[in-house]
Amino acid sequence: MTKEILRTANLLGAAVLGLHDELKQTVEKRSGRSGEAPAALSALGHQPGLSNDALSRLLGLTHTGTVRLIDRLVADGLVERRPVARDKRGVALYLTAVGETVRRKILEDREAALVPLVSRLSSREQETLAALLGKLLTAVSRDDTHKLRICRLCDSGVCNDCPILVTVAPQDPGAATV
Amino acid sequence: MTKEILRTANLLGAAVLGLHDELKQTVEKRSGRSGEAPAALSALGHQPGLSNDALSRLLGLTHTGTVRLIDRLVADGLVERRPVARDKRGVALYLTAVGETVRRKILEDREAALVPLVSRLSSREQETLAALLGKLLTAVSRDDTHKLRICRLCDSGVCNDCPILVTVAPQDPGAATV
DNA sequence: ACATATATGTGTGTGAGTCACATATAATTA
DNA sequence: TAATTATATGTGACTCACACACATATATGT
Repeated sequence: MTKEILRTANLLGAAVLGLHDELKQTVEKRSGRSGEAPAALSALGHQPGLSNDALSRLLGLTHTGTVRLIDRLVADGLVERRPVARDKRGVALYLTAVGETVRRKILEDREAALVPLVSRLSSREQETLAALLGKLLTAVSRDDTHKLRICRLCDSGVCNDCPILVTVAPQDPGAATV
Repeated sequence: MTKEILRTANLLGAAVLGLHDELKQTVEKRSGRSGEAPAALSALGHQPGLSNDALSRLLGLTHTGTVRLIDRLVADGLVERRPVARDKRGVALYLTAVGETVRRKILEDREAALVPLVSRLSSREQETLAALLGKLLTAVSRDDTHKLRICRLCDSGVCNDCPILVTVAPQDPGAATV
């Protein structure tokens, strides 16, 4: 019995690793950057106007690391820093038009890597898989920030009934000035 | 219908990302190294005597990158380079006693991160999950090297009936001299 | 008004990996 | 057998994506 759990755990780990390899390669290739850059683009499309600080928590980077990451994305012309109305220290991060395009392609590529795998299963199996994944996601997810973190590369247009993100914390809407 | 596939694909991507985050943190913490170092230790435990070149293909690194990786692991006292009998160019890589211990702990920690998640499911669900994961693994895996790559962090003791690794290519046994 | 917390950013360093290149040995072919 | 080519490993110099320690500006609370 326990032996069987170990085997399933191993299969889960292998699937996670194998799939992650593919997805990582896909999104890094499309964004032209590695590390958390693709996730930053995705998250900023998801929640425009995010602060540097909030983004750092979402990506699991240090504050400094996030500043440098945004430096690179700004240099690439994908992200824009805008001042915030109410707090002169604050910076609100937005995708540029190019950044938005790149983000869409990242998500599309990612989807294009995942869909064929799911499509191999019967619709009955797909249903079962979705239910099981929902349970696994519930099991791994912790606080709200962590939930946003897990969903950082999801396509917001599709995830309207996400099993873990019941409420997406609204992020300072209308923060930008210039 | 297609909409439902997209949702499932998104859930799969989120689960992969969320779980990978956890597993990555776990194995890197235990090995004291990031990147492919934990995988290298695991793979060398799996297939002792692996050549530098074969390991590079398995890890998906350049040859040079693998040389540097092994440099670090040798410096840490975890891996040993041994000459090969038949080919004076060759190097056979082996875990030291300490390396073997670290490898075991890496695999145990990884298992300890995965098992609680699987255990939340009923045994019926676990069975279903294992079957679905098997199909996903079959779908993603390509050639033999890629299969070994996907399994690079698996526990060989558990995976005796792995759905993708029907035959593990034997790696030059008895290669070492000194 | 002043101490403290928050938000961003800079200087410097490191780990992990890459590319271009060098060297030694093995295998193949003239 | 000698010359050529392929294989296996390794070095030097570099890049990328971060981290740590610290500096600065603005808000907030007492």
